[in-house]
Parts: sequence; C-alpha cells; structure tokens
Amino acid sequence: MAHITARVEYGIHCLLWLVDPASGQPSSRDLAELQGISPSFLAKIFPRLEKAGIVQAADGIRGGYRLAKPPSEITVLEIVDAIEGHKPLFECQEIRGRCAVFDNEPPDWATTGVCGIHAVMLRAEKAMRESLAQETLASIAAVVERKAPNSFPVEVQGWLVERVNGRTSSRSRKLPNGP
Amino acid sequence: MAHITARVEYGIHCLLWLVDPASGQPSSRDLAELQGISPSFLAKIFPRLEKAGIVQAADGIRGGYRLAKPPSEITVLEIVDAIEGHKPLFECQEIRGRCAVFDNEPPDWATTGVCGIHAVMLRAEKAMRESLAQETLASIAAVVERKAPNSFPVEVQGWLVERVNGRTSSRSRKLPNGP
DNA sequence: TTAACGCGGAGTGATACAGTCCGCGTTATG
DNA sequence: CATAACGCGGACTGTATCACTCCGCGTTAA
Repeated sequence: MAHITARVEYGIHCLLWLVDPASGQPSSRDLAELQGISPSFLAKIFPRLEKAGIVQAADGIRGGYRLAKPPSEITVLEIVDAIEGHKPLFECQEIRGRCAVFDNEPPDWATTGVCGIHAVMLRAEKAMRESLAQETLASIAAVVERKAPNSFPVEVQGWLVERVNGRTSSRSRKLPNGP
Repeated sequence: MAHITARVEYGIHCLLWLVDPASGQPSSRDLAELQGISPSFLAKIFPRLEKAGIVQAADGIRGGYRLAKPPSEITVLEIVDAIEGHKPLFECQEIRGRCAVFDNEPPDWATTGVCGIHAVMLRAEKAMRESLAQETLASIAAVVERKAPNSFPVEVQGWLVERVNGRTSSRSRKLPNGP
C-alpha cells in the first residue's frame, strides 16, 4: 500500500475542477461523476477539506463546494494533511532502550533526545513535505491546462452547468437522452 | 501505519551492532536478543539484506552475519529498498482518463505522459529518497557513538563474545546465572 | 412537502503488517 | 557420526488500515 492514498488522489483531481470560478458550486456527487469515481467515497473526503479551510460548503439543495481561497494559496501538503491527518513517514518504537546490556534499565544517555534512526527518517519526511509544500493547486492546474485544448474547459463547464440545472428540473422530466 | 515499517527500524538497529568489526559474526538470534526484538521476525529481515549485498551470511553452526562492505558505503536508502523493495510513495490510479466528458474514450492529450498529480508525488518521493541516500550506517553510528560512554562498546562486545562462545558450551553446561 | 444537499457513524471485504512455526540443507563440535 | 545451531524459505495467524457502502440527521431551494 502506498503512503499517500487514493483519497488524496481523488481529492486533488476533484479540487482541480473547482479552480475555474465559472464552475459554480458543484456537489460532491457532481464532482465524483465528472471524475468517474465513487460518489459515496468522495463524500467522505470533502468534509475534511472543508474543516481544513481549503473548501467552502453550502448546505441544502443547490448546495455544494467552492474553493475557500485562491488556488495559488492551496498547497499539496495542505491537502494531504487535511485528508490524511499528518500521518508520519515512520513511527519510532524506541527500540534503543531495549538493549540487553541495559538489563531493562536503560541509562539516561541512551534514551534522551531523538533516536538517531528516527532523526534520519524525520529529515527524509521533512524533505518530502517541503517538496509537497512547493506545489499548489494553481501550479498543477497550469500543467493540465497546457496539455488540454481550449475547448476542454468549456465542455466541462457545460457538463457541470447542465447537471446543476438538472437537479430540480430533469429529475421530474425525462433524462436528456430520452427515456 | 507508517510507510517506512518496523522491519527497517529493526534492520538498521541490528546492522549498527555489526559496524564494529570486533563484533565478529553474530547470528540473527544474537542480534535480536541483544536488541530486545523478536528473533523469528528478525530472521525474515536479514536474508533480504544479504541478497542486496549489504551483509554477508555464513552457514552452519558458528555461522552468522557481517557487513559486506564498509559502513560508510551503506546508505539508509539502500537498506530501506532492500527490506521493503522500493515501495512507491504514491500509486497513481490513472483517474485522469475517466472524466465524464470523455465518455469512456479519453483523447490522447489526456493520457500521454505522466499525470500532473503523479508528477508532484514523484518529485516528493525523489526528495525523500535523496535525503535517505545521504545517510549511511557510518553516519548514524557516529551519532550514537557520540552519546554513549566509552565503556558501552566494550560491554556489547563482551555480551556478544560470551554468547557466541556459549553456542556449543553453555548449552551443555549450566546457564551463566545458575540453573 | 419534496428532493437533493452536507455531514457523521457504522459496517464490509481485501490487503498488508507484525509475528510465529516448521522443515530443509549446511557446518563446527563432542 | 550424531548433534545442535546456523541461514533460509514457505505457510500460517491476528490485527489494523484502506477503499467503499449504507443509513439517518438537519438544512434549504423549488
């Protein structure tokens, strides 16, 4: 299993659809179906982004999500921590005090400060986190935008707008593609 | 659970006991009991270090392990990869091709190259791995040595030598501390 | 009133981790 | 030459997490 989970992958992919303010206020179901992932699973992810101040939620029908701040101020590290809760790269078990020559009574010099192995892992974790802190939703969106044709964002907006409008209309009428 | 597991923690702790050549050739059971961890579990870890060329194994009674190269040439990254097998930080599910507007037939521009989110995670993983590659068994041993009193390595050598000598003698005689 | 929304809690199946047990071939020692 | 400890690999167990689902609550526009 990977350290950075599918929850983060899903979260970032769906946050990217919110970068363009013209997207309005899609629901988590809208985003999940636009992205082709499980709606009920995504519904467990977005409340965490809301509590972290990454996204703003609106209640009731016509409710949904929008970014709580400019995408250039939302780092990937922020998203990862919001969804996974600052999961450490390494969990030190404090093995150092269990050396047999200590006979179950480790001296102070052996247990004070941070374990030497733990320190190495903490530096690696710091390097990883600093790398993630340099990337933002805006920087990822820019990469995607460079690859996609100009027509793509328009198509996505159309899909979203049609879906939001259909919340209270097309459910009582027919589906767009007929019965 | 953490990305870098207890196997790595146990492995590094026990490799540190092999840094001093005067330790001879302790068995995995010797190392496990010296370190206060499960012997049968450590016995699953050291064969991986052997296959990676970090450690040399000797068969038969009086067999055991010694470092296969100088501790300054054994990086922590090497140890992690040997034990865990280059486990990725993030496993991309290629969600990008599942956008609803593609209608199950994603265009080439959407699926060529590395996914923008995956690229971010790969850079973070690279930063982590580069950090781990800068640390060696020797550098960790130096930190530990700075904290321990001069008498400590001597005590450890004594414990190990007594144990290795006891392999064929004290089993047939009494235990050192009486019956 | 209805229906869709956000949200939280409980539950499920699969996988990985920590740890154990057993058996094989090898090798110094009594 | 038998023994005992060694390295090594395979099969196994229990637990925790992950991906995912289901249900019910209060909220809100049509």
